[in-house]
Amino acid sequence: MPEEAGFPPAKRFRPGCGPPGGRVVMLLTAGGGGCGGRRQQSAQAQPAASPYPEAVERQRRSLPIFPARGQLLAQLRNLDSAVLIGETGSGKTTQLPQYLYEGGIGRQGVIAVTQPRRVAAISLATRVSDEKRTELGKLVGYTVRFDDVTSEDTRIKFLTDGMLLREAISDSLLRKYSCVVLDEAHERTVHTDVLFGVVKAAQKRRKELGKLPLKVIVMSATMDVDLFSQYFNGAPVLYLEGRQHPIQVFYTKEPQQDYLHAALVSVFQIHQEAPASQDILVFLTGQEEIEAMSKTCRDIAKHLPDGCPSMLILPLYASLPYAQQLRVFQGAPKGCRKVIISTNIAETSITIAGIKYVVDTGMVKAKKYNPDSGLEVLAVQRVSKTQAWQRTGRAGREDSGICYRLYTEDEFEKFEKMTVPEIQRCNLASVLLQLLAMRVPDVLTFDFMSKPSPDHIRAALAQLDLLGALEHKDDQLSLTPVGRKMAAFPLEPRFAKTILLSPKFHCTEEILTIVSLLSVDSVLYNPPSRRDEVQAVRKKFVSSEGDHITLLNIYRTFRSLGGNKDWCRDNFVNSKNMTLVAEVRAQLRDICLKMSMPMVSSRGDVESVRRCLAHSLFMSAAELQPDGSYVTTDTRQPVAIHPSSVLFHCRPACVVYTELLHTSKCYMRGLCVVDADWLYEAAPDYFRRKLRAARD
DNA sequence: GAGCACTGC
Repeated sequence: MPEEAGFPPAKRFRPGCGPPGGRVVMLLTAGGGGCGGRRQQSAQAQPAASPYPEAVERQRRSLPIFPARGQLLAQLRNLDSAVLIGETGSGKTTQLPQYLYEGGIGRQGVIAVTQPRRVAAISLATRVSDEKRTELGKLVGYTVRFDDVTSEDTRIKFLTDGMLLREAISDSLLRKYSCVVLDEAHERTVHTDVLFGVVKAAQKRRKELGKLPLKVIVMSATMDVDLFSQYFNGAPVLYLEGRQHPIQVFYTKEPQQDYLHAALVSVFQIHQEAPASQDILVFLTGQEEIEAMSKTCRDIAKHLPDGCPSMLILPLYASLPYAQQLRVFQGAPKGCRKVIISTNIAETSITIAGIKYVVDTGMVKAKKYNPDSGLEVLAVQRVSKTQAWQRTGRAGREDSGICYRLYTEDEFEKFEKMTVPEIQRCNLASVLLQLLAMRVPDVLTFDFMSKPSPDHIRAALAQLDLLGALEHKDDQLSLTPVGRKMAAFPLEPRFAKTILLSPKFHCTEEILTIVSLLSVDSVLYNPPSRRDEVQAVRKKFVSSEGDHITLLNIYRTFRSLGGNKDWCRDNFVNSKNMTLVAEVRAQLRDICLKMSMPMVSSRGDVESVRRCLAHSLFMSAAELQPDGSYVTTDTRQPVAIHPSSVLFHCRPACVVYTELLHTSKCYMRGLCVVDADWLYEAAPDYFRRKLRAARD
C-alpha cells in the first residue's frame, strides 16, 4: 500500500452492488444476491464467434441474466416502459434483445437497441448475429453513420443514439419499431437525453392514434435510476445482478496538494510490491499531463533496484494515433508490468483487460458552456461520484481489484452525486434545430428529462434566428425552408448554413472540403517532441489568409497525390482522420445533390471562399484594437489568437473564428481573415443593432 | 503572447 499518500485500511465493495432504491423488482439470477459471483468469465470478454452451436448456447445459458429470462419476459410483455439495471457482465445488452425477439416482440416491428458509440453498436450486432447463427445484416444488423448493415429481414437493430435521432426527423413516431431499448442511459449523452423525450412522445402519440404500441426499455449500469423511472410515468425498475468482482478501495488520509506527485508515488509503491503480471491504470486529465508523467515514469523506471520488475509505460488519449492506442491491448513481455496513463477515455470508451490496480486522481478535464457568452470553458475539475465509481470498476473486470483514490473519504463525500448531463452544458442549437425539424410543437416546453435553463434555450434559438432558420407565426415557432434544409445536414447549424450559402459565392466544392475538415478531429498531427520539424514541413501549406485556407491547401495536395499514406506520415497529417474527411465530404455532397444544389468550384479564387465564411460566421468575428489585442464584435469580449493557429504571429485587422475556447485565456481557434465590410453586408440589421447598443 | 477532456449525426 502506498504509504506516502497515507492510505488507511481498505473498504471492500462491489461497484453497483447494494440495494437499489425506489420501486424495484429483484430478478432471480444465478449469483443469488451475495457479493462475488461464482463464475469467472465475463460476457464482454468472451471471444465473439464459436463454430460449435452447443458452445454458444452453453455460453448464453451461463450468463447471469439467463435464469431471469422467463420472469423478465413476463414482466416486459405487459409493460409499456421499464427501467433495467444490469451490472457489468450481466449479459443484458446481448441477451435482452434476443429474449424480446424470441418472445415475439419483434414480430410486428423492429427492435432498436441504441448505443452512445459506433464501435459498440457494430461489435454488439456482430456478436448477437453470431449467437443467432445468422449472417450479419439479416436478422441482426446495425446502422451507424457511413455504414448501414441492415435489410428487410432485420428484426434486431443496433444503432447509435444519434442515428435513431436522425431517423426520427423523417418519422417522429418511429413507426418501424415495436420496441426501443436505450442502452447506457446512465451516460446521459445529449443524443440519449433527446431520445428520451422523442420516444416518450412517440409512445404517447401512437397510443392516441391506436397504432402499434411502442415499448421503451431504458438500460442503465448504475443504481440512480429514480429519474428514469419517474420520467417514464413511474416505470418499474428491474434489477439484474452482474459479475463484477470485489474491489478494495483505499482513500488517502490527508487531502493531496499535488495529485500528479501522489499518482507517481502510488504507481511506484504498487510497482515495488505487486507481482509483475498485474497492470495499473492511472486516470489523469489531459495529453500534456499524461506525456509528462509518462516521461517521468520512464526515467524513474530506469533506476529501479535490482529484482524489481520492468515497466511498460503506455499513454492513452483520444488524439493519440490509432496504432499507439492499440498498444494498450497488447500484453506486456513476461516479467514486465503495463502502466497505462489515461484520460477518461478509459472510463467508458476503451476497456482494457487485465487491470488489477486503478489509481484515480479524482480530476477530469471537462467542458462547461456559458449560454450568455456562448463561451466554452475547458477546465480541470473534480469528478462526480458516479464517475469515480466507474473508474474504480475498471479494476474488477476479470478478477478482484484494488483502487487507490488520491483524495480523502470526506472529499469524496463532497463530490457531486452525478455528472451534470451533457444537455445542460452544451450549445443547444443543433438539438433545437432537430426538434423543430420533427415539428415538436413547442421547444421551450419540450419534455426534457433534465431541463436546460430557459436562458440556455433562448440563446440557442437566438443563434438559429440569426442563421435565418426560424419563423414565428401566431406565437408558433417553426423552421423556414432554409432551416429545414439545414436540419438535413449532420452538422452544426452554422456549418450547414455555410454550405447553403456557398452557391452564391460559387465555392461549394471548397466549402464542402472546409466544413468536412472542421467536423472531424484535426487532421494535423503535432507530436510535441518534433515541433520544429512539424513547423518546417507545414510551411508549404500555410496561408496568410488563415487556418481554413491552410486546411484547404493540405486537403488539395492530399487529393492530388491520391490520398497517399506515406505522404501523410511525412507531412504530419493524421491519415485516419484524413480518410474520414473524404467520407464526410462525400456524404455532405450527396445531401447537396439531393437538394439540387449546383456543384461549383471557385477554382483558385480563395477570396470568394473567405467571403462565404464571413457571411455565415459573422456572429463569430473579432477586430484588432489599437493596442494590438482583439475583441469580439458581438459582446466586446477580449480574445486572443490561439497558439495553434497559423495566424498566431500575425495581426490581421478582422477575422472570423470557428471556436472560442477559454483555458488560461479566451482563445479563438480556426481563424479566417475577412474584410470588415463583408461582415456588415452579411447582416446589416444585426450590426446596426450592435452599434446602437454600443452607443446607448 | 504560448496550448487542445470525450462522443456523435
